[in-house]
Amino acid sequence: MAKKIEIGCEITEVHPDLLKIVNETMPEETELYDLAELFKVFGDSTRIRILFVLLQAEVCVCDLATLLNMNQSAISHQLRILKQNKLVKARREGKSIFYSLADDHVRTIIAMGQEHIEEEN
Amino acid sequence: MAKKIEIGCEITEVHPDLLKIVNETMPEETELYDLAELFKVFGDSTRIRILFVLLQAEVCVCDLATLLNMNQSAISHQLRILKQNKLVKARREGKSIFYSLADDHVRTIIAMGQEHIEEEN
DNA sequence: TCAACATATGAATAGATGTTCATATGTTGA
DNA sequence: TCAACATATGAACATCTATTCATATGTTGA
Repeated sequence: MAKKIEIGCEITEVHPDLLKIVNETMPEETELYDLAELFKVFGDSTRIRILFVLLQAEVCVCDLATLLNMNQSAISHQLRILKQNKLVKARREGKSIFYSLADDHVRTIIAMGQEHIEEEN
Repeated sequence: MAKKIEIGCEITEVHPDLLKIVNETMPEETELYDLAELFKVFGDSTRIRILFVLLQAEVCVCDLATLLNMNQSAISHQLRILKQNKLVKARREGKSIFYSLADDHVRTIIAMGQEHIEEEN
C-alpha cells in the first residue's frame, strides 16, 4: 500500500522506510509511560530541591522540611513520589526516617539536565 | 557519596554543617526552576514519542501527526514546547516545516531514564 | 490573484498535580 | 499505659496542562 518515496506532505502515506524504522525503535506503550512518569518526577522544583539535599547527605523528613522551608506534609507527599519511583530509599532510626538516594542515576540525570541548560543561549 | 551527618529531630536547629553544605551546593532559584522546567518537557508521553521519532529522522509536522496518530494541532503545540526548550529545531522547506533534534542531550537524557527504568524490579 | 495545503495559535475544557489541613500510624521514654 | 514526637495519608482546593476546535498565518503553483 505504501509506496511514496518522498517525505513531506500532500501524501497520506508516510515514507515506508521511516515507518518501519519508527515502528522498530519506538518503545512499547508501557515503557513510554514509565519514562514520562520518571521525568515527571524530576519536573517539580520541590522534588529537585529535595534531591539536591540528598545528593549531599542522608536526611530525615523534619530536617528536609526545615532546610527547604516547607511544611512536613508537603515534603512527605513528595518523598512518597520519589520513593515510588525508586529515586530515594528510606531507613527508620527511632522516631525519624532517614532518606537517601537510591542509586546514582539521580546524579547523572540531573547533571545532564544542568549541562543542557548551561549550553542554552 | 553522601556524607553522614547524624541529626534527628526534636531539635529546631538543623546541623550547622549540613546547613552550610546545602546552602553552598543548592542552585539558585532560577536554575532550579529551569531544571524542573526542562524535565517537565520530558515528562509527557506525547513529547517523548515525538523525540523518539526525531531520534531516527528529520520529520515534518504532518508526518509526525500521521506516525503518532494524533491531530496536527496537538503535535504543533507540543513541538512549540520542545522548541522553546531548545530540544528541537525547525527548518522550513516549501510548505512543510521539518523538525530535528537540537543537540545530543535528548539522546543521553532519555538513555539515562531508560537505564533507570530497566534497573527497577 | 486565488485556491489548496502545511503549520501555528488562541480559547475552552477536562483531567492531572502540588500544597494545605486535619488526622492517623508508628516509635520512644517515663 | 500514656504522652510527646516524627512521619504518613486522605480530602479539599487552586493551579497547571494536554488536547480539541476553530481560525489565522504563511507557502506554492496555476
